Amino acid sequence: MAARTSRGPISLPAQPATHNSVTRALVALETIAASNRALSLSELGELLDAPKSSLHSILHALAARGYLEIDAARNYRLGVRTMEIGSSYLSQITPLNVAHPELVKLSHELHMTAHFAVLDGAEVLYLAKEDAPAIGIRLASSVGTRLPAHLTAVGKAILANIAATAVTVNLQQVGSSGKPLSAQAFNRELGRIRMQRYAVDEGETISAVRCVAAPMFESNGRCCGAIGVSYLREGGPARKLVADAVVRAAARASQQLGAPASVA
Amino acid sequence: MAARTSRGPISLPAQPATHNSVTRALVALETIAASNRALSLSELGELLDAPKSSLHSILHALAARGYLEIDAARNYRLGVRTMEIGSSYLSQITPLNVAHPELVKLSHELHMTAHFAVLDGAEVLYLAKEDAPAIGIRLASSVGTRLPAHLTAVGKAILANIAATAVTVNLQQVGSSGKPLSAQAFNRELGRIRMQRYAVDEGETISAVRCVAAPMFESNGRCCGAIGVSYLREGGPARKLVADAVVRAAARASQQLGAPASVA
DNA sequence: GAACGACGTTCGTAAATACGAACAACGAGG
DNA sequence: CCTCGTTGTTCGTATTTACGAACGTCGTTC
Repeated sequence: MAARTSRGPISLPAQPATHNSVTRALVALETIAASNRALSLSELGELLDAPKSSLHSILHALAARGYLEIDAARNYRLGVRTMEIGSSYLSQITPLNVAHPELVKLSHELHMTAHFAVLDGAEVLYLAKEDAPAIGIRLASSVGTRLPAHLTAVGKAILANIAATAVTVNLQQVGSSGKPLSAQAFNRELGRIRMQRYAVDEGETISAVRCVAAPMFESNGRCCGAIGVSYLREGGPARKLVADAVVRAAARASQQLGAPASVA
Repeated sequence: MAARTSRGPISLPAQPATHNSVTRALVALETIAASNRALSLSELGELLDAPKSSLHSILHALAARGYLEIDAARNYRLGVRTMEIGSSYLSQITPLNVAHPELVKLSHELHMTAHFAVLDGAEVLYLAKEDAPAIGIRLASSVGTRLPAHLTAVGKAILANIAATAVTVNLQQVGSSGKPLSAQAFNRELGRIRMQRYAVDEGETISAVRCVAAPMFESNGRCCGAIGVSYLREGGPARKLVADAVVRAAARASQQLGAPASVA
């Protein structure tokens, strides 16, 4: 048989190599964002595997618009424009803005930290955080944090309420509980979550911390995110009490989005 | 309220037409951010004065990396990646992260809204806002808002402590007070601010609201932003009392940045 | 103080993009 | 049902960008 005996190592996933310059500019932004420090032209050239001369003009185009800042040592860091665009994104996400007052209420009533998160791929992305009042030290904002969806209460609340085919989660990835879940068991849990209208994370991401979350729906009936609260399991109130408050908050937010009563 | 609210195309500042594609991609992001709604390819073509065919590939490059999302009707809105990059920016700004605990303290002690802002061009850009606890309704975050520097307390606190040649403010632009300032009078005010170490805005941006702000300095002695508080003038505490608290907070933050005692 | 090394910048040409026009896919209206 | 108007997509060529190498600059070392 003359057929090919080996597949070439070709398949660079989804990189159509089209529009090099724009993609490179974006990857440069992401690289600098991930590095947590200012990077030099040479460093970026290595990290992006691009010639310095090409990057030179791209980076200056980014800097000219305020997406990068160049310090005295010719190092590149993120510019204020990135923050302005990101801020615009947050202001344009309707579910987030509807959820936010509910987060404030929850954090006051329950004395807990409240979150709003959406699904992005197989991960949840936290878009808002409201700390409990007067709890003392407030950590740096977790807005922008990503976590595997199936390891968090907000993630499971969302996964349970979207089409099963929409996302494939990697069940091998385990939290602090240490045991990988079978697909069967996980689907059973999603079914339970769908019925009781809330999800619980018993320290799968951070042990000793319990998270309780409920899904939010928009006018077309689709799940558009989840509201959740986090608190120390030990000495906290009864789980059902917390869940009721969270479910009510999510339902109020969903109603404001025009969700049909059948889902919210 | 975030970012610019103005409609229409973003003005290109006499750019040397270099690197069209990257610049166009960025302007497209800014245009969508400013529009507060999803835009079609044709709309963007008009707003950017670019042919649809050129934009087509650029927008898809942006979408492929998550900077744009394309809905079912082929309209473009900002994608989650913009928010992640902007979030990274905030986490990388050292003065902001040092100032934030001070904002929390101020908002608790004074029962006022506390801000941190930096200078960008002739405008101040608000990077953090901490509301007074239990004041009831909390407005949408003002993070990302811009205001003319010379019309705000935080702006004047910064302007008074940087090289006079660094920025040229447009004194013709007046606040609610209604009277344009002479350059001489404004410079006198900056001198006074520099001496007393704090600036006051008596309702120049929003009447009935008083803002008091103090500059922050970093290790090289340069002013890197300002901390300010806002409150209703009527019934509020004495101005000097508030100013002392704000100045102390800014001084603590500056010390943490390693600022020399001579400035902080 | 001179030489070296590292980095950023400039420049000419190969290669990829941008543009306009033609094509395709809808929806609206007649 | 057909037509028209609009919008998104594709395609071939002119124009722009990208690349590698040479150059200028700065900091360090010997």
